[in-house]
Amino acid sequence: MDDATQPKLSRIQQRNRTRITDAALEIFSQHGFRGATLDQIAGEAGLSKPNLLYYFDSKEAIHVDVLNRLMETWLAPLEAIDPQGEPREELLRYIRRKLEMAFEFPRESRLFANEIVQGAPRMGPHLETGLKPLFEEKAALIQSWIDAGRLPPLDPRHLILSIWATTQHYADFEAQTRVLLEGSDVQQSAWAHLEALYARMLSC
Amino acid sequence: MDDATQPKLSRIQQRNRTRITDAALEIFSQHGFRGATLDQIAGEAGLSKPNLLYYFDSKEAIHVDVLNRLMETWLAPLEAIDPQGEPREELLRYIRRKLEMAFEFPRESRLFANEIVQGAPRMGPHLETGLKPLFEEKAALIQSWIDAGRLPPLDPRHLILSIWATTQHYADFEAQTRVLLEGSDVQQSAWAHLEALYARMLSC
DNA sequence: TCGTGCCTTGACCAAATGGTAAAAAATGCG
DNA sequence: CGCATTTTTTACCATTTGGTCAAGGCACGA
Repeated sequence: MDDATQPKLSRIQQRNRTRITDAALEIFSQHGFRGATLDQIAGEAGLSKPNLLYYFDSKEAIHVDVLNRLMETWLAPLEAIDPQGEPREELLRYIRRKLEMAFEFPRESRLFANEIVQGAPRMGPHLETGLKPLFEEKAALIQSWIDAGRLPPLDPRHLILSIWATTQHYADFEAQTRVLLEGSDVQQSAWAHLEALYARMLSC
Repeated sequence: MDDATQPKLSRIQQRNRTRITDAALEIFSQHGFRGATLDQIAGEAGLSKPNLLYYFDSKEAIHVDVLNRLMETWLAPLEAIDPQGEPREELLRYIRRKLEMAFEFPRESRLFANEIVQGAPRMGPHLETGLKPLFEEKAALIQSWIDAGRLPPLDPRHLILSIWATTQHYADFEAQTRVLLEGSDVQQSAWAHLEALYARMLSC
């Protein structure tokens, strides 16, 4: 997009930028933006604090970079819903993939949750430009399936929100579910539950 | 419990403690624990910072107090599920009440979410002693309804988690839903959606 | 009214924290 | 190798912030 300048990152730059964003994901997702310190991130990355600021202009720049990188992978499953596919099958696959990602990338989920819970102070615009168009596109797709009689009538937008809520909950509220569901195979039972919940919703 | 000393708060003490916890709820729910400052809370409360620390030992003490006060109101609807009632009716009433609370007390919801997302560093024990017993009690109640054939087979614990996730989502992720659902009456359409979702789940 | 004890505040402190500057050390290329 | 460029570090700074303290203000019972 604005890569017009072709930054041409050196091997060292690429390696260290990755180290920093990896460390930042770990620290930011645990403590939130204000709760995380550059020293913590530097320690996690195995670099010195001034060295971080050689690669990024500021703490906020790191945070924004991590968030942006995040959104791509985070929205990939939604993008993958195929207009040509069988509606129920597409949606159930989406739900399963979203649940898998909650267990596979809990830090990403929590970082995003942290940002949104606090009012998206550093992501507001990105929600409008990056998230909303895709959301509207897929909601319209589901609506078209309903109109064609291939799904029962329901509100596509609230359906998507419910899917997000129920799947990401296992990552975002893990501290709670770990206490409440201790001992059981959470991912397994969660999928059984969600499959039942949404399969019924999409069939009746 | 440990009120054995009967602190006997004076009128002024009662008034100012309330002011402080009200202000703290506002500030903590917006910025999280680390993101909030005593100066902000003091400003919101209309008191000086040293005066806050006359009433509470530390910033953390304020936070803990607000969280504890919170949990009572937060769990009231769950406690109100009546073992004598009609299962479907009881659960749908619970869901509706929980949704109402998400819109009525979004700050409480977000404060709790903030704490859990970051690993419940100041609430860990309370989850075990305060939350889990009630959770287990109500899960067992729902299981007994299933065993009696009054509800279709489902996992009571994941059901409760789903209800929490879908209702609290409208408070915790309000910054997101405000963008994605702008213009519509969110509470109204959310209830229509959730009623459909769970009514089907509890009937089929 | 007076004085005792509760309440409030201004001034201050030490630690933490985001960020800077300039020198030192690598790195890589001819 | 020689040298310019990139990378890293050491030392440091200004601000923020949780918390303290001693003195002053205020309420209220005797």
